[in-house]
Amino acid sequence: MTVTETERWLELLEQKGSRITGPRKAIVELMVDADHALNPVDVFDRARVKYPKMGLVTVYRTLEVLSDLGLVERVHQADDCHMYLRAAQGHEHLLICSCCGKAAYFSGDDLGMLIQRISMESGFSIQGHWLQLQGLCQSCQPKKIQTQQGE
Amino acid sequence: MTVTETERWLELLEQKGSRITGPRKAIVELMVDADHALNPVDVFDRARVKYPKMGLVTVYRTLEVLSDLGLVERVHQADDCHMYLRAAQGHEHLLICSCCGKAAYFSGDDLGMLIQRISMESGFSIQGHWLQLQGLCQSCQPKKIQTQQGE
DNA sequence: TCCTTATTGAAAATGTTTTTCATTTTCATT
DNA sequence: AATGAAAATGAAAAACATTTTCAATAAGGA
Repeated sequence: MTVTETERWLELLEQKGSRITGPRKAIVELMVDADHALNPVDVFDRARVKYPKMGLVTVYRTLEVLSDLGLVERVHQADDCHMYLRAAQGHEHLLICSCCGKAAYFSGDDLGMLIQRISMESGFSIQGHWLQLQGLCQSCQPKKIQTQQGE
Repeated sequence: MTVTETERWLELLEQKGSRITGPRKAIVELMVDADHALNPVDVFDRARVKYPKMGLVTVYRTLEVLSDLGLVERVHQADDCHMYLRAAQGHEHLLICSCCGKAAYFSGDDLGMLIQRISMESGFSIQGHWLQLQGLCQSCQPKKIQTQQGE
């Protein structure tokens, strides 16, 4: 599953006319598998394990290429908007742990009625929406209860 | 209405032990009235009209103070997360024009069932959610139709 | 294998935000 | 109104993140 997804990403890169290189392979492999949002330096550190010569500039460039292809997207959190994750597929929304950044997509929201109402009331033509749930993942719940009950 | 809201913000500043100064008054007046999300330089430019000696550093510092008081908050857009707007009151969500940044709050979403379901399925304890509608405001709709039908 | 060209990494440049610090301003106390 | 302690300010410097430049390298079709 993971291997074929990696291959799918690399094929898309190729179809677009880009070359498949060592640095790109390393970054794609890692982003396909990542279950946490990662910032460019995180990606850099992980990619260097696979490809030690990796430069940070290449991380920025590759994330941009993958983002243009719709394979990764930027993750927004209240305090940090510099993280990347594989892109949502279809109509997925993000559930993200505010403690460790662990992320998962979900679907099944139904905002149609709301959007129609707001559209009427505001006069905006609504192009898209953004829904994201913040919480604590199972492994972060105990930590937070111990340290700062409430927050 | 606007005058009293400005006063309310200044009183909150005072209660917190901060001083009311010329630069802060200028920034508060402008943020209370703003119906577009503004980045620090936008705020700087507008504030200098009222208070010409204003420094950009003071804009950063004042936005932080107002943000700590919950009076303004950072606005996130796909490409730009450096804008500020008066904070949502109660359970409001943002509707924002992707062309000009015109912003309005709305309420009346009902995500209770969805959140409960995702909470069960994922094991996350959900602390909050983030809903935002993107669209074109009435004055930007004609522009976009002329220039780039679709986008 | 060769050759063209995209890609790379290092360094420099750019742009944004934060820190430092001497000066100025606020405002409670005279 | 004058004073003085402390907070706030603006300019400059520093720190930080991201982008650009450019010579060297590597990919992949011929």
